[in-house]
Amino acid sequence: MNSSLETEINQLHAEICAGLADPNRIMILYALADGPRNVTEIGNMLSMSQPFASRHLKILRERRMVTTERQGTIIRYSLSDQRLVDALDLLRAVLRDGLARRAELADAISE
Amino acid sequence: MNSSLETEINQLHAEICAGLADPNRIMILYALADGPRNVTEIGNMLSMSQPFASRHLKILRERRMVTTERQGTIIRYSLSDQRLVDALDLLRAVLRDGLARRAELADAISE
DNA sequence: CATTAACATACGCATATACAGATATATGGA
DNA sequence: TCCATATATCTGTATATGCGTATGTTAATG
Repeated sequence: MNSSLETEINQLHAEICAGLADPNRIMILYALADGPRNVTEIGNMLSMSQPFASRHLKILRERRMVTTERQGTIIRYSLSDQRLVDALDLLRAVLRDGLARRAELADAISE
Repeated sequence: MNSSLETEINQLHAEICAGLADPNRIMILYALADGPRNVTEIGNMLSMSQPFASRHLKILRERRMVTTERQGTIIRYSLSDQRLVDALDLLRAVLRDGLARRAELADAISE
């Protein structure tokens, strides 16, 4: 593969990962996994202010991780790809197993 | 689930994602997917200075995404969990399909 | 114990990100 | 046209990140 092209792809790849790299956006993506929501709904569900939710949705939109559809006065946000949540689940499993292993070690010390 | 506990888990989850959110670290993780490597090898493989590679490995180490084993004077770095690369592959597929879809739209305009 | 190879860290700077709070824009209806 | 609702953006500030270069640390070897 062309090296500068590969560099560019790695950059885009990293930008998607950066889209995931915030607890608020993780919560938003999981919320959207249940179905489309508008900004106000997301804010209420997750106890975020409307501008706060909107800013984080903008970041996801810029990376095309969510898509929007206007319906009159509201804008419905949807996950652009279910695999984004699959990837989050995978990483959460990695986290869980890592923590579980550390817990085992901690238990072993106590004995 | 306890809400503050969930908050903490989301924070750790986001930190793992942040570990992925850099092109250099993505390249390092893919390099380690082929097997353990030491810092100098990684630097040479990826045309990075030694301190540069070391700093990025430190970030991965702090998040326990790589593990280390000292063998005399060298330190072998390994992927701590193959699923980290699986998640990267998943996200790369999302990226690829998104770009492909945009390319189709661009072609449609040209016709 | 001096030297060398392999790694890690510190420093200084530029840039990027996150955030709260205030404000602007757009749509539908009275 | 004026208002209300839904959404987006701006502004200022604090913090974090990325990077090159210089310097420290550890461990094997002669």
